[in-house]
Amino acid sequence: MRQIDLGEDPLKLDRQVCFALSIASRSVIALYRPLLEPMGLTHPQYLVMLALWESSPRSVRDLCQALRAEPATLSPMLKRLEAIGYLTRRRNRSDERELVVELTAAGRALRQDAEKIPYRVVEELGMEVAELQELHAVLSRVIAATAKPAVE
Amino acid sequence: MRQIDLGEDPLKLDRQVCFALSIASRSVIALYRPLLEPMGLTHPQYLVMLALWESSPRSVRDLCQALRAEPATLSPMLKRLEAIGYLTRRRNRSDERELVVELTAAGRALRQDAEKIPYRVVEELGMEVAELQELHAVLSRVIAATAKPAVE
DNA sequence: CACCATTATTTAGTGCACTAACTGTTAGTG
DNA sequence: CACTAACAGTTAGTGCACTAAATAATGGTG
Repeated sequence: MRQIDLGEDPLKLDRQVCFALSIASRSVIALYRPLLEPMGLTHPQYLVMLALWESSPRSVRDLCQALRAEPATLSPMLKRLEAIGYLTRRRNRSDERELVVELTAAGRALRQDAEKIPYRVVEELGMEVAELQELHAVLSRVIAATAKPAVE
Repeated sequence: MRQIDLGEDPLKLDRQVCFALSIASRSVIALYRPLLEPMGLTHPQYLVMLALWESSPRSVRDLCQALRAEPATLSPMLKRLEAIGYLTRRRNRSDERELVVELTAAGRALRQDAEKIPYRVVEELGMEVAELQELHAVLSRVIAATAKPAVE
């Protein structure tokens, strides 16, 4: 067991990485909101669309893995996306347990509008792309660390 | 207008900083869950407690600023924390608009239990403290960038 | 082939975040 | 002092995240 030194007052709000993570996540999502609103999408729905633009007929299970989301979260989201006409939901004939999600023409067409979004977000953030890439790398390590099954 | 180069396929899910931010935030909060559960706290409630341990009788408005939260979010949260006996809510006599939130003895006592939490989280993450500090610094820059009132 | 564990998805219930609208209090202005 | 704008919190409604339980289909195994 190595010794961890967190300095004095490890409960100080402003030092909490978890607090900074929450705020940063909410703040960045807030940047997307006005950009996504014209498409009728929320940020989580936008992530679903990104996953579908990469591979279109795919199962809920597959989407859950790609998005690291619970099926219980995706289930109602997919219904909303179906309701606004961006995708279809149907059972897999060869395995009726599986729900196959597929983009509609409208869903595919949306990609054109979406392509400008990353540039606009980076622009509004006003940070260097290199710094964002570094942030992404650190976040990936955090995600990998939390995904670990607590190896001794 | 400087040119932004996001490489090819800027819509690739795995490259999205916003996606990594969401997952990292949720994953880290998930680390706290089993540690907070014995105290009957959720992670957002834990942040409220951190804010109150720093300064105890304080207004909702003040808490909102410290936590970067909406009053509409804090209002029901504070009622829940009052219901489980960690704080009291009362109006300020000299300004009846203001709600004064104050820790109870139980709320103050909880701090002792909470003090081990940061160490356990860092331990479970298995990352260097230095790297976490660097992450905190980058996140702070992101937060500052999003807080900017879009200066020309 | 019946039984049973596994798998894929859905439903229900709690809590948080966001927006907009509402209530009540205070402070300024004519 | 009456009027009104600003301020502090609350309420209502939508959507997401998490847990646990339910439903339905599939794949062994005896």
